Formats: sequence, structure tokens, C-alpha cells
Amino acid sequence: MPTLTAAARRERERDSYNAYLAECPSHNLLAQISSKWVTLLLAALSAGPLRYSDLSRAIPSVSQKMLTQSLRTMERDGLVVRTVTAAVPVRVDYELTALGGSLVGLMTQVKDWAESHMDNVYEARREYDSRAAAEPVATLNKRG
Amino acid sequence: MPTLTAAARRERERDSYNAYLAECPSHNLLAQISSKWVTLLLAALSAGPLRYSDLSRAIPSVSQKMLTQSLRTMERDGLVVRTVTAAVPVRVDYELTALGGSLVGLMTQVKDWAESHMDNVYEARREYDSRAAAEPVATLNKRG
DNA sequence: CAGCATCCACATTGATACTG
DNA sequence: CAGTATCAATGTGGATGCTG
Repeated sequence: MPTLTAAARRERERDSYNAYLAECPSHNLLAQISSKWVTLLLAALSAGPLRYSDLSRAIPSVSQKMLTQSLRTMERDGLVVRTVTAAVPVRVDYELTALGGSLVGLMTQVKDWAESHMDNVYEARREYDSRAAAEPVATLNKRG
Repeated sequence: MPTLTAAARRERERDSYNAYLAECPSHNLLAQISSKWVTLLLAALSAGPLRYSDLSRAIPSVSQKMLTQSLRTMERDGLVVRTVTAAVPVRVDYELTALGGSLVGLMTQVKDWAESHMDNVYEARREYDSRAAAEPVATLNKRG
């Protein structure tokens, strides 16, 4: 019976590891800010509050669905505040919280790192790709 | 004919914006490190070189597919080096490069931020959720 | 204006089976 | 041991149409 047990044990290991991952704060944060739209929204709002339509115009590539959805999660996570002004056409403003502001600060760090190291990455890619193209025979891969 | 033109213009705006985004270094990097597996692999390798099977055991939740795939991209981007030792059962080691090491450093920054601010996020969520639960009538949402 | 609901296309990932 | 190849499930995001 050990055959089955081994598989079962692996599965349990995975589950617990996944559970652990789900709780990891830094991992959560990373997932959070790494969303394309969250990043862009934080950047757009860093200059000051904006209306829904302003954001829509500031980031032309976002669909209302993702715009709304992203703003909701950000609001829920305390990164932005949503202010509704009851008028004839309703007016909704979004503004960074202090927490959101500090996240922008972190993203700036990331940005700086990226800009100072991206050359290395690009060159590494070029090298890797040229090596791959010049590959002797190898195990008969795609390009065969 | 302006009706069509407006839509077309929006589309073009999006395309160019998307093209811009695709080139943005910090955005690329963010996408890179925010991959679940890349993060975990960097962390696992930060202590020193490991073999393929070691990594597999260190991160029980990863499938060979994603393990290999992630390692390949990381290798291509110059974050790790792959060393094959021709023996009877082949031996392959993975090791962080200097570039990979500095990325680990960045991730540490992110981790620190996350750990020091995650409480705020969690509390914001609790508040938001309780407010949502106490919602007066609203526009007849899910929980209706 | 600001948003929600629905349907759908596509990319990402996981499970499985096989190989040098 | 260290992968490759393939298929199926899943989720994420986009387009569209409608509302207060």
C-alpha cells in the first residue's frame, strides 16, 4: 500500500504549503500590487484625487469592469477612499489613503530597481536567445 | 460618421497605451517577480544553490511544468545559472546570479513593507466588509 | 456619470504520461 | 534525475447592453 500513501502524502504536503502561501503577507501584497491595473491606478492617483471618468481617461486601456473591480479591491484594502457626491449626474472621487500613499512609495522603489537593472535583464535575454539559436543538436526541440 | 471615428480613436489610444505598458521596465519587472513561483524560487535559492529535485521538494506545491518553466525564464533573464553535470543520473544545479541576488534584496524590501502594513490592510478589509453587511438597502446586491 | 450583469475568448496552470 | 508533451480545468479580462 505504500504506493498510494506516497501520493497522498505529497498531496497533503501541497495543500498545507498552499495554505501557508495563502496567508503569507508579503505574497499577498505582491499579488495585490502586481495587478496591472492596481499599479496604474496607484500611479494615476499619486498626483491627487480623480473622478471615475478621469481615471478612465487617464488609463485608456482599462475596461469599466476592471476599473471598477480594481477600485473596489483597493477601497476594501484601505488603499483609496471613495467619495460620492450626490448631484444630478452623480460624482465619485477616488483618493489615495496614507496607506495607499506608502504603497506608491514602495512601488517607486521597485521602479528604481527595475530601471537600474533592466539593461542587465535585456542583455541576458539576448545572450540566452542567441545561445539557443546556435544550439548544436540537443534533444530535437521545437525549432527542429 | 463621427460615431465610428470615436470608437476607432479610443481603440487606437488603447493600443498605443498598451504598447507603452509592454515596454515599461518597472511594469515588466513587477510582472516578473510577482509570479508566485518566481518569488518562491528566489527565496529558496537565496540560501545557496539547489538541484532540480531539491527545489521540487522545497516547494511541494509546484508542478514540474511550472518549476521548469519558471527556472527557464529566470535563467533567460539572468537571475539564475543552470549547471549540468553529466553523470549517470544527470545532475542539474541552479544558483542565483548577482542580479538574482539583488532581486532577492528588493523582495526583502517588499516583504518588510508587507509585514509592517498588512495589519492596516486586514483591518481595512474587516471594516469594509462589516459596512457592506450593514448596508441599508442599496441597489439590491448579491446578498439580497 | 458611474456602475452592474452577462457572455465569451483566451491565457495560465495543473494533472498525466512518457523519455534520455 | 531532470525534464518534455499533451490535454483538461480554471480564471482573468474584454465586449456589450442596461440602470439610477
